[in-house]
Amino acid sequence: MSAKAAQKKERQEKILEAAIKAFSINGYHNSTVATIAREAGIADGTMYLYFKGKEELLISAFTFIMDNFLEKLEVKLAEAKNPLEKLKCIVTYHLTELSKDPDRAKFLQLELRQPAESVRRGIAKPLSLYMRKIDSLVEEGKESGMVRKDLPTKVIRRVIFGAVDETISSWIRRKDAAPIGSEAEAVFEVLLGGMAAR
Amino acid sequence: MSAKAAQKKERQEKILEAAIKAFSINGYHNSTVATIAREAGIADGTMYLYFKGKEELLISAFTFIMDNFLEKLEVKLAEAKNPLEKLKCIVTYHLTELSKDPDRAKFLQLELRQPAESVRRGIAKPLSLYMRKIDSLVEEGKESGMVRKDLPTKVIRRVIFGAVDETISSWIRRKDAAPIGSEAEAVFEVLLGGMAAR
Amino acid sequence: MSAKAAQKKERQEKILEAAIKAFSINGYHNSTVATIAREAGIADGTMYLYFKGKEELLISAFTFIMDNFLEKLEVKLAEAKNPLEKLKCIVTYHLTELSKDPDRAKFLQLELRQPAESVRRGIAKPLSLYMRKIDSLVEEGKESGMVRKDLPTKVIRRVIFGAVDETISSWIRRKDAAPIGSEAEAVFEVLLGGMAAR
Amino acid sequence: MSAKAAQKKERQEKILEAAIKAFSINGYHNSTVATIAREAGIADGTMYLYFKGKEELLISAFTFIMDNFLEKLEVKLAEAKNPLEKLKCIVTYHLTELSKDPDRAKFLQLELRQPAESVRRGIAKPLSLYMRKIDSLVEEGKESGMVRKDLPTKVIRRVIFGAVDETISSWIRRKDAAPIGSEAEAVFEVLLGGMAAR
DNA sequence: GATGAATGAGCTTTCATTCAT
DNA sequence: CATGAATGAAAGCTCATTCAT
Repeated sequence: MSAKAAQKKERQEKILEAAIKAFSINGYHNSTVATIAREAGIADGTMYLYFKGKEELLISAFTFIMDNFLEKLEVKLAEAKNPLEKLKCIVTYHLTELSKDPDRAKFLQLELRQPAESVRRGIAKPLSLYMRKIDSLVEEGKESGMVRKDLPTKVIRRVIFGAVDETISSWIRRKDAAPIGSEAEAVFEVLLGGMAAR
Repeated sequence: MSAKAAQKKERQEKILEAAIKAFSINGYHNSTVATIAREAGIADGTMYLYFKGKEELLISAFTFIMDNFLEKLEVKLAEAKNPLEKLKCIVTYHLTELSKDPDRAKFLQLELRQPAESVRRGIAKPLSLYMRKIDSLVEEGKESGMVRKDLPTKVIRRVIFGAVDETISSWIRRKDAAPIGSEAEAVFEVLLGGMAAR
Repeated sequence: MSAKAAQKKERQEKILEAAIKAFSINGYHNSTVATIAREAGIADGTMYLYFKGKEELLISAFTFIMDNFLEKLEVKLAEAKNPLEKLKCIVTYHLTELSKDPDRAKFLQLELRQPAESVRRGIAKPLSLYMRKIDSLVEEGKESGMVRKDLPTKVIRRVIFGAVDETISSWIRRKDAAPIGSEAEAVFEVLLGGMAAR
Repeated sequence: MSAKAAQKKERQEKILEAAIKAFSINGYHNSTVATIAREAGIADGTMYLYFKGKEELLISAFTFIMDNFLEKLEVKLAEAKNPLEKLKCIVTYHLTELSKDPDRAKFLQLELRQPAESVRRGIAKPLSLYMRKIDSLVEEGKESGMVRKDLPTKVIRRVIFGAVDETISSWIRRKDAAPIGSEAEAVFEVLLGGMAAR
């Protein structure tokens, strides 16, 4: 039975990967179930045995990526010693990880902004987990005296997330093959010390 | 003839406004030409006398907003005395201006990320103008000694833009009625001085 | 404008006739919108400009037939002098009229028995009108002393309607080309005098 | 072997009952093989070991009910002494029996009118047996002098069958919980003596 | 025999676009 | 110029049937 379950999981992931690829290239609305199915090597109808519909496929794909992303992030974070290092780790990891796989990056950037309310709801939780993670690290930083206490945690978090998000976005816009992990240092330096000269 | 041209322009703007409203509420793909036409008070076919198609309507709407946005931004910037003040002005203006009209904000945040290559191309120029503007202010800042020279201009720009962009995004996600212009101060403070305690 | 309205009505009837034909041959569920549209000489999508959907088409077709049926029935009934003659008129008319057009007859016999609740509701009114008509004639018959008063009106009505309905049904089952209007006499004789020998 | 055969028969009946239930509630076309299989406690594919397909299931279900119906009818008829009593027995039995089980009644009324020619053919025999039965009783009635000889047997039969059929139909339409066996008396009285006052 | 995952044909419906008026 | 009825391609989804296990 374990073999069967494994095969099922494998197929599910194949569909998810096909979906991510299709969505990242053409966007959700311009991707057809037929195309995704063909890419995944299954029949159209088979997709509906694994996902309720196209929309659930989108949400599942997003959750799939985010879960994996957050899981690996935790491993990385364990290596960092203090809150600031952990925050730097997040910046580095976010940029490095996403620049590894342009499909995945594009998918996240694009589909994160779905207007359909149902999609927003489905996507909300894993995204929120990430935000909460940053929040808690900022709080820890404040407690340990390494982060300024005169600024709202949420504002700091938005600047951090916005910075990495936009760095990825512009990378995608440029269709630059060059990885952007190397920029993590500079980005974090701005976040840390600000742009003002002293 | 001038009267005719004026009427034409007026009608064009009416269509654009209807399109922006529809796109921002339901997204590009869930908005129909028929709905937009009805909202604009014209017949379906009439739209095609003013725009090549639905996609051009999207691009035009984006350009329309951005042009207006940049135009008004220049006026504001004229009041600021030095590069840092100008950058603060941008942050403040971006947040204030967009939080005035949630529809427009949503439209910009969501539809900016269209995957269709043709849309990306059409959108690129006005967006690029904005980026260039920030870039030049950062450069000026460096020259005047107010901005750190040890960091790439592009990186600084991305952090600035990402910060305001994400602030707007999260505001939209929260569906918070409260305006966020008031957060400009804090956001800029982070950008300016960084999050690290001294 | 009248020309336009006329053309619209004409096209609507063309669609209805195509639907009746298709439904009567293959039944509602085995008929496709595409087939009906082709038969009516229009594009698939055009049907949706005239009817909300396939189901509304079914209900409209039924109502269309029944309205016409009842209208012409009234004309016929005006010629009959007393309640019994009127009832005989109904029997004769029902059999004659339906046997004129097998498509229509089959359609009525088949689709009258749709299990979908929404269809039942849509069909209910015109069917009910017919039943009520028979009821009122039976009542008149009782009042005038021509019809037995010791039997519930509804029971009599059901026997009358059932008799003609089944006569049509069996005619359809036999696929008998022979018209059955001629059987009206015998059917009514049974209804009138019963089967028992005296 | 007998045990095996018995189990097979039992399972077959279970499937038929599940089918009848599903068909009567949602109609043939809105019932899925999957639903029927689940209701019968078997796998989808198993159905195909007992029936050639969905359509054969429909025909078998109809035949199953009719066979049972006719079998029990014969028992009842044995109690009646003369042709007229036997005909009354049929009317009473038909109404009583069907009003016992609304599901079955609905199924017979609705699905009897399937347009698909193959279904019509499959259904024809058992239905015909019932018609023939009534015919022969009418003939007997004529021979024994209890039934009028001036009317075609078929016409009389159609009136009889139509009367009970419509009584059931209207009962279903009304969704009346009240059993209609009690109306048999009145219905038969109309059939026997006609509606005309003397 | 029994299973149920997989298939893929086929359906209804939507909607951007066209063009006769 | 403006209209809006007509178009028809395209898409998501269902479900009877098959067949490897």
